[in-house]
Amino acid sequence: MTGIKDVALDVGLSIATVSRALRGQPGVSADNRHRIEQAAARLGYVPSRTAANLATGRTRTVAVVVPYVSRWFFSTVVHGAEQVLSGRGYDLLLFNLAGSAEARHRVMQTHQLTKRADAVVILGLQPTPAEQTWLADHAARVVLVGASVPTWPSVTIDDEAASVTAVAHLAALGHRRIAYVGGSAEEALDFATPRARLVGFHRAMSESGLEADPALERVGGFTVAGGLAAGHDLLDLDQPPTAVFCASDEMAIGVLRAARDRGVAVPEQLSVVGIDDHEMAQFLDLTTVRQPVAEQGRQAALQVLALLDEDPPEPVPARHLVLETELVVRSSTGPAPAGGAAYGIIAGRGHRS
Amino acid sequence: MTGIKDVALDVGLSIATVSRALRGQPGVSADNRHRIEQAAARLGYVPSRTAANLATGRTRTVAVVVPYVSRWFFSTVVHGAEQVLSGRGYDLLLFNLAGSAEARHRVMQTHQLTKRADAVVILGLQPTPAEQTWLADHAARVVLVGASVPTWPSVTIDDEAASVTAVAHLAALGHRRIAYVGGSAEEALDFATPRARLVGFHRAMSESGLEADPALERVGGFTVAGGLAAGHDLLDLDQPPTAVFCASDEMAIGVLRAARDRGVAVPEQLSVVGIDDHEMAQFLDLTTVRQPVAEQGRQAALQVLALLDEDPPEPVPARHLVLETELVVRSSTGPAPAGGAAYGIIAGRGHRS
DNA sequence: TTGAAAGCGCTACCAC
DNA sequence: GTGGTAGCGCTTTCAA
Repeated sequence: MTGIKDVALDVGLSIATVSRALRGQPGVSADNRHRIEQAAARLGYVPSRTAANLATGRTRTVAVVVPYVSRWFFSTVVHGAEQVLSGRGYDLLLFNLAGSAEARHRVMQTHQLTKRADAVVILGLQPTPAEQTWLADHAARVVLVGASVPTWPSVTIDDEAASVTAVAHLAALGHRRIAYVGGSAEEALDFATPRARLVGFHRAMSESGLEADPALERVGGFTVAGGLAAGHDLLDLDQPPTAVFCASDEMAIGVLRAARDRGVAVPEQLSVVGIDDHEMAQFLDLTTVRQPVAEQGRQAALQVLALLDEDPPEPVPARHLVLETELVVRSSTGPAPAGGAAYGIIAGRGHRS
Repeated sequence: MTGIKDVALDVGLSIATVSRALRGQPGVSADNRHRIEQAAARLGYVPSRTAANLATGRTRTVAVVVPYVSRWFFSTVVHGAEQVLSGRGYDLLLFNLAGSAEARHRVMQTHQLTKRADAVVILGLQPTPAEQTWLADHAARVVLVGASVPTWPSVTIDDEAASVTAVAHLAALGHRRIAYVGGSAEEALDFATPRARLVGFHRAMSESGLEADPALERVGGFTVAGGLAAGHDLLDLDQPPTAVFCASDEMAIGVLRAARDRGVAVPEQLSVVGIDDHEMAQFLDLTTVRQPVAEQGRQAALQVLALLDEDPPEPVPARHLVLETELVVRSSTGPAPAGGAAYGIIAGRGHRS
């Protein structure tokens, strides 16, 4: 491994000068700077970040903490963040919690984060008070995505508003028995999103003059399989809903499938709305509330750069940035069937094939 | 930040002894070891990996290079790898190429990789000869996923065999005009997979005594949108195929959608097969050739540990591990329509809605 | 079993 | 403009 010393020897200058030249600092004659760059390139010299880190205290690395890397939403946010970060020479250290509380504690409350990265981006998790004070006490630079605390910058969407949009759409179509498929109560403790969406659901229902029937609320775990199970469950009710609002597209896709399984026509007999605008949504004709996903990662990365005095490529807007959502009407929603959901009685049930 | 020195001061022992004790090395009295551990815990000491790295030359970090993080396949492989790596105390540095050749060169042929990580896992990319020699010259430990070279361990599936399985299934159902939707020629240079799957397609066709009609080959870019376009194209042909084999489920999902757009019944008029068993496949009733995805990441991580003399938790099988694939028949495939694809003539075309 | 001290490969301060 | 050098926070001989 050729080091800075080799370059210095090669050009017959001091280590200090080489260091300055290679980092584009002033105080090196143009001629020498040129020779140094040549030599460095010829020798295939690349500075040891580790050593630089130890000397400067900066790692040029940002940690990203994700609940589940393999989920579309999170990997897409990571992608967005990575794009702007790598453009600025920052590397990305990925911590995948995989839903484990143990991993969460290990990652969030040790110096793994603070000693190895200049900043941390936390996706989808609501930091506990303990985590907040720990991170704050250790001078961590933190940016949140999908959650918000006063202390740190954040980028989110208005989850409550997104729910309201979705439900208002259903209400406008005449639906009155609207079911909800969301996260579980435990999840709601850790994740900001499920709770806010549930709150929004209730708010929208009452604003629309409808009653949210507790019997129509289901847990879908934000997965297709969870949505499927919830959907079956709902459709097997004696008085099934005429519409289902799902807190994510993945769950909505599961409900769509459940409807097919039960021979329930969408949207004639059942309307389904999700949130996200998942890449599959348009191919499945799913009506949804679109949120910008990669953009949330991008914006979070910009906040990080600002935090690190890196004057970001674009002006960083608000400290607590709330991105816009937008209703995308496709054909999974339609007018409420006259007389409510009749298929439970008329068409009978049973799997399709 | 409390450092090792603080701990040493606290217990009244030397830095050297503390270092030994904390790393579980022999040569420390049980009593002192205990006191040191207590003190470290009380002071909230966590060693600086950077400093350790500089001193030992090991980073306890592995780099993972991904063509596109946000693609289901890759993020799932990353997830699998992360699980075993984090279990062994390794951190994961993520390099997302996002399809950029410039990024690829920057990542693969600088010391980013070799100086910052003990090993590199490269997903889905066929290393060029230049990259191979560069990495080899710089003593990089490399493990490949979805590609293979003699020099390094790898974990793959038999892509050719997967194609053969899919096509044989279609042929057995009586299909003769079988279309192929895969990657582009340029992609094939960089990615091992598209090429192998195309080769397998051709092999299977001839083995089944069928002729691969070049007019029935399309580029789908491994995305749903690409598959959709290819599907429209194929179905608009004067002599459309009765079956489409797609090199990935995402493209197959696009073709499924194209069929719906054109009012073509699946599987009655058109059979569709993919490869992957994407999480959405079962919900869309897609027949596919399943490959273990997270498992490829897990196995790659085990190879990494073996490379780093970490005696892995499980025995590492072959150096060039080839994981099994399996045909999963669902209802997107069925017997070839008698008399070939007639819908172009009888049913007319036009979008559905 | 313990401690002193020499690095690891840089950066940054201070002289020149 | 340039060079000498003291750290950065550890690990690892080598002696005691």
